[in-house]
Parts: sequence; C-alpha cells; structure tokens
Amino acid sequence: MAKKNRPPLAACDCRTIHQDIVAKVEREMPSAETLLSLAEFFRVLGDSTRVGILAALSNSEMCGCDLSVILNMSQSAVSHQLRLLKQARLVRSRRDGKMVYFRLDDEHIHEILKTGTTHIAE
Amino acid sequence: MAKKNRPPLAACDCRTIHQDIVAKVEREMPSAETLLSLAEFFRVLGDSTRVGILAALSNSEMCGCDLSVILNMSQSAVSHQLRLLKQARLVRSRRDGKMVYFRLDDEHIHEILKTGTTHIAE
DNA sequence: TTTATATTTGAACACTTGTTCATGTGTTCA
DNA sequence: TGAACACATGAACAAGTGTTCAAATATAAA
Repeated sequence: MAKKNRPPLAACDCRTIHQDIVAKVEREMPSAETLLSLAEFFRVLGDSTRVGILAALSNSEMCGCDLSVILNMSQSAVSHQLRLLKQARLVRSRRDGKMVYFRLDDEHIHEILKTGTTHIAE
Repeated sequence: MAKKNRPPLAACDCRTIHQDIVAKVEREMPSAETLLSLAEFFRVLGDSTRVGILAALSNSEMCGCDLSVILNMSQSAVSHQLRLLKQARLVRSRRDGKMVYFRLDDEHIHEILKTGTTHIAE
C-alpha cells in the first residue's frame, strides 16, 4: 500500500534518463487515484483466506456458515473477511431469513481468478 | 496472507449447513498450495508503488532510473520493489552495460491489469 | 587503477493487517 | 416473549510490510 510514513526525500539519484520514454509513459500513466484503487483491489485479493472464499464462491453462491465449514475457519474470521470483500466490491450478498448468501460481484472477478491461476500454473 | 499466529480454534459455530453445496465445492476447491500461490501473486499486485511500476512497464520496457523518475521515488525503493516483482514472476529484466531494463513477465500480467482497471472503473 | 554511475542489498522502524475473543444485532419459531 | 441461531462488529495483539539510510556490487570510461 505504498507507505508514506516519513518526510519526503531525494527522489532519484541517477542521471541517464531516456527522456523520450519517460515523457511518453508519463503522458499515458493512469492517475494516482486509479493506481490506488487498483492496488486496493488487488490487495484484497492478496490473502489466502480471501482467495479461498472467492474460489469457493466462484463455484456456487453460499451462506457464511457453509464457507466457515469449507475453509475450516471461525465464523467471525469469515465474516470479517466477507465484509472486506463486500466493501471492495468483490462480493455481493443477499439476506434470506436468518441466512445471508454471498456470491462474486461480477464476471471480472471470475476472469481475474482464472487468469491468475493460469499464470501461476505455468 | 492468512496469518496463523495462534493455536487452532473452534472452526465453525453454526449448525445449518447445506451439505450438498459443501460437498460439491469441497470436491472442486483448488489445493491449499494453489490458494497460497494465488494469494502471493495478488499480494504483490496489491501495492500502489508496484502497480505503478507495472502500469509504467505495460507501456514500455525501461530501466530502473526511468522508473524512479516517473514514479518520483528513490532509486533504492524502486529496486526493492522490482526485486519482489521479479521473484513473483511479474517482471523480467535484462542487463545492457550499466543499465538493467525491466519489462512485464508475460501477457497475463497485462490482461489482469486491464481487467482490474475495467472493474474499478464501473 | 581510479572515478563515476546504475543497481542491489541489509538493517531498522513506523505502520498495517488478520485472527481471536467477547459482545451486539437481526431473524425465526415455539 | 424468549430462546436459538446466523451473522456483524470492536478491541487487542502478534506477525508482516514498505520505505529509508548506509553501504556494497557491477559496469564503463578515463
């Protein structure tokens, strides 16, 4: 999450810069805000508990109780992670009586999980 | 990264379990090893400095010095992050004299960045 | 060799994170 | 209502992370 815990400092200590490349890339870089959102999005994916939850949900919608059985975790731990996943718009939920059912937010999540799995399998 | 800093505990404290769903999902879950690799992969993507480096490299191959100018960071900080990115196989490098040029590891990285950007833009 | 420059590395520390425990909220059913 | 259950939340703590500073390594040119 790119910490900012110290006063700013010397930014660069080298001299040979490819000005054409730097200018072109600077022009086409996503905004700082976009980079932060992207990082936040992937940060939420970057935990094996949460990726386990998402892998389970990519198979079938289910309630928190089922998830805590499948992942062999306490209900509280699952719930905390589900809240993060919902806040980050990776997961949606709907209530049906006592139970709350969770599912992936949309197809992008499915796609990213699949591409990631393919990449690490190479 | 799913901490494991305490002795194991009561896993689940609910009773109404959808046994058909649980059985089916348990059968089709990725291995624990795959989940760890996936989480590690996304964890590396989950930092705005690194996502900035990747966004820059998705535009053009370049050296560490160019990166530290574009991202306005110390050369040391960039180097530390590049090492992580290389270890996680998100980035490759080649030396040419004094300089080292970095580029994305393959098309999957490009694709995941693009899908992620689309998702957060919705 | 000596000098200059690009990159790498190690240690330290403030900040962040995930789980646990305890408790609170919302819903159903007797 | 009251009990039972599914889920949510807050505080606390151990473990993990990213940047900095200082120093080392690698290459090229004088």
